[in-house]
Amino acid sequence: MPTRINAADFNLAATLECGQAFRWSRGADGWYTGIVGEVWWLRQTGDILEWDCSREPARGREGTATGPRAGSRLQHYLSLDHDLSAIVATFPDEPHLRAAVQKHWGLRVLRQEPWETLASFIASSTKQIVQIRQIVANLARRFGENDAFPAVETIARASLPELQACKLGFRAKYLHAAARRIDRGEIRLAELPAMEYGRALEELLKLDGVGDKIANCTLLFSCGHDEAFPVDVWMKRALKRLPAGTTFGPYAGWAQQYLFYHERTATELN
DNA sequence: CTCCAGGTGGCGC
DNA sequence: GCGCCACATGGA
Repeated sequence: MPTRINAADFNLAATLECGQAFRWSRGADGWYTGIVGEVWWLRQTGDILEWDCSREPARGREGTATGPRAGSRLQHYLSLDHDLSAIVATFPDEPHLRAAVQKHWGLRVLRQEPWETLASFIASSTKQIVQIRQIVANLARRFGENDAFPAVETIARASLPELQACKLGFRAKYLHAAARRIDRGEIRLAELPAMEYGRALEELLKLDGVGDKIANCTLLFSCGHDEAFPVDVWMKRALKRLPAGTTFGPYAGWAQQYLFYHERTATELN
């Protein structure tokens, strides 16, 4: 029986489809399926968010168990603990950004698992989103337990040809080297969320194949560093529509994601 | 066939 | 510091 949560100022479809996560798929019945440690099912109808997962212990009956404890992991993952209106109020007052926010109102920046996020974005360079999804799915199917994203040590122990078979191309060596360094404890992903942003960025940039863009994606989409501001080809286009030198404030990453998704949906490319 | 994709590192200048 | 370019792979 799914847990039901009242989720105001939330847009599940935009949040899961805006390009920050690569493992969610929408079924014909409106349920989204993904893996967050275990399998999750999510569906939104108006302000009602339904959540089910494969491992959660039984919760009373008739789906009435909507206490804070039952959904705390969900609230954290979806950043439902943020006040969206307050975040948007910190954005620069600019027509193009306003339009993006209005169009996709309720989009929230996720807090995903850092290793999966870093690995996914290492795989992302000069790839289309549909291809990135395929690569991540290949990695999970080939190396993961129960189709979960493979652990750091699993990738660290994998051979380069095995990784190549997942269609990583020239990125395979970067992913492998990153896994090995993280597995050895040279880079501690678990410490990134509590680090100051600039320091966390520096830490990720130590990894070969991780530049400014991939590092910022990791910090924004998995570490709660809301000021992280990834700039890719789509963002370069979007930024041309704004006055030069526009600054975005402490939630720059959220503004970035609205602009990014607006840019992509406006040109209706996939 | 050519061009491009949620980039990055190495090179020459 | 800048501007090119290679890097694998598949879709348009």
